[in-house]
Amino acid sequence: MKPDFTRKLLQWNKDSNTRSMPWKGEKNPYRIWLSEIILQQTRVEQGLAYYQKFIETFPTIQHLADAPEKEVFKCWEGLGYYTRCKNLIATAKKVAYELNGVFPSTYESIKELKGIGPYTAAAIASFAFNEPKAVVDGNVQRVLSRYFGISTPIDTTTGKKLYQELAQALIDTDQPAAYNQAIMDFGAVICKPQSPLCAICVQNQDCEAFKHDLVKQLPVKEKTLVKSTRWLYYFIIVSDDEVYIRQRKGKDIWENLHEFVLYEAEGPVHTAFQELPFLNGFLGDIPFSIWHISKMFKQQLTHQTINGQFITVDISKPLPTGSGYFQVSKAQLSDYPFPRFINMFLEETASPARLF
DNA sequence: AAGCCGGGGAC
DNA sequence: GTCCCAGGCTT
Repeated sequence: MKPDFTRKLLQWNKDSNTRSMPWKGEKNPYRIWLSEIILQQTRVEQGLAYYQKFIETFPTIQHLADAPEKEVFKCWEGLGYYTRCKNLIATAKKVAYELNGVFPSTYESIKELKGIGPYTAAAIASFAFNEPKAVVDGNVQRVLSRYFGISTPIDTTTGKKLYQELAQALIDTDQPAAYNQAIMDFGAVICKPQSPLCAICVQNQDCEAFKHDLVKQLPVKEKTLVKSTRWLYYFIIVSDDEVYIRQRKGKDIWENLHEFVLYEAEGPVHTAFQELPFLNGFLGDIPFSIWHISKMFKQQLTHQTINGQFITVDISKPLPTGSGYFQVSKAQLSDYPFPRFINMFLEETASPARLF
């Protein structure tokens, strides 16, 4: 006997769900995996073009595993949460080189792979292998929180466990793929975060939040976002036709992406050249001349506000080795993945070539 | 358990 | 501006 919720959800899915996505109904685990990694904390509309590009560039997991890391990151450029890309590469190599190219086929074995947690493992296991494992993403938490009137915060250990168990109890074990797809579509199309379509919702008579006018208050989130502001001053050090860049390392934003010579200040630089001591120290006794100072750029990230300027500096002889940066010709610059913040400058500058 | 990781779209 | 998105990893 199916729960009423499940029955009505599947009925809605059959009758009214017109949501269409390229990976819907997909059975190839590589494609499912790829789409799920791209869509982690990412809207479908934003991830779609990236999915298409990845499938085109890397038709199989073997292609992905064999590709140079830089090329894969270049495909991921601009999508954010770059650890996903690093884990994507690691898992592709694992499957291609250690598992004979065969994607693991059970929830438990899939979850062992890097970058795959409970949600993604359940998605792949159900979509590709028909394993009755319920997915719990932001959509599912919202739908269940409202339908059952649950105010347990979704971002706590207790909440996560509760929603996982509830979802598992509701899944249609005869058609887990259809059920998992349906509840996420339902959350995205009907039970939306803002302005949900309660008036036309087939579940509204049974929905606790709707009955008690709690829709706007559910689900509950406990943690509040802490934001910080940073000031990044990038020196575009030009020597002949070459410019200096490096790959970002360490646990910070934009890990593995590239950048110019960075001076990070504690706060806004008030005078025009408060950052000059850094430049003098960095260049040592190499003569330089400043060619251009950009406007102040600003970018709002989820948890940080980035401010910064780009200062183009011409030097007469190359940097000594050991600076931590390497030379790239301006023509090769676009081969390297950069954060959006830097691309904002590169794209907006009317004639970037003039700066180099 | 808490903190951190991007970028974009809707409001 | 705020919220949140087909979350997961590190500490």
